[in-house]
Amino acid sequence: MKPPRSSKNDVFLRYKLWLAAVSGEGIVEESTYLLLKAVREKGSLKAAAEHLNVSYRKAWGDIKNSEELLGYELTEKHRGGQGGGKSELTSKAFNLLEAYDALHRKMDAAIEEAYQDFKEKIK
Amino acid sequence: MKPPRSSKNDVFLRYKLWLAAVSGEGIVEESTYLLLKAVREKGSLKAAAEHLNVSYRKAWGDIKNSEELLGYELTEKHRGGQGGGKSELTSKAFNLLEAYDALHRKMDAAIEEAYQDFKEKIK
DNA sequence: TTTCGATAGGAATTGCTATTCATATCCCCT
DNA sequence: AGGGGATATGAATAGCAATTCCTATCGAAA
Repeated sequence: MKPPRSSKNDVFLRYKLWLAAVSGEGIVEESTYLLLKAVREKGSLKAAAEHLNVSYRKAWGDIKNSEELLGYELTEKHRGGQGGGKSELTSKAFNLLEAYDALHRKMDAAIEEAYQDFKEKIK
Repeated sequence: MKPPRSSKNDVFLRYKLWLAAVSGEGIVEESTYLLLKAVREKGSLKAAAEHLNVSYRKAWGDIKNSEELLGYELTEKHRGGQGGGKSELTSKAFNLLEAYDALHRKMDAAIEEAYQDFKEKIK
């Protein structure tokens, strides 16, 4: 076997968290959470998509998909006007992000807690 | 907007956990953990792959990839012989699965804990 | 009232990932 | 000694998801 392409020491635990239906179908993917955060910061879907380095087409489709599955809007869309348009989060989207962040912190803590033991066990 | 294709009530939090390098490159993907568990149960990579409904080619490649990145073997491979051959987990792979399962349980607990609050906030 | 830039969304294309295909090797058991 | 079934691996193909391309629409500001 060839020498390892990575050192045992710089190993990390990563995860993705998403909201799903019983069927397993993703309702709000992790990438969509990130997108919503970027919209909150940037004020437009276009800027958010660019920030995350994904195509506008995909970003737009992802949010639309989540909205349809949830049954409510995550963004208030404005076409035309100053700057050409903008997108803002709805209060429900704010709630979603708040809940997501809270859970995210808990999971980060669980990983933090397990990390040393994990590294020990796999080396 | 059309009526939602899913009820707010049957919504679940799902996640994937994996071991990664600084670069973000996956070292042991979640699917590989599952594969290793299946090998442990089934005694062969072929049976494990079939059990998980993935091609033998991919299963084989995934394990090889993880082994190369880790720098050690996760399976003891045996060609020929009774039954044509078999694969068994190495003790390091057992450790890996043990560590993975422990962390997995912690993350499940974090989700369990946050679940009601989450559902409340997103409805 | 014309312009500018973002939202909206269909259609074609690209690009990656997994499957499929093909072939070789190994070795216990009969 | 030979058969059978799993491991091993390259090469081609299929399947899918994201990007690219295009064309419309909207409305504040100049």
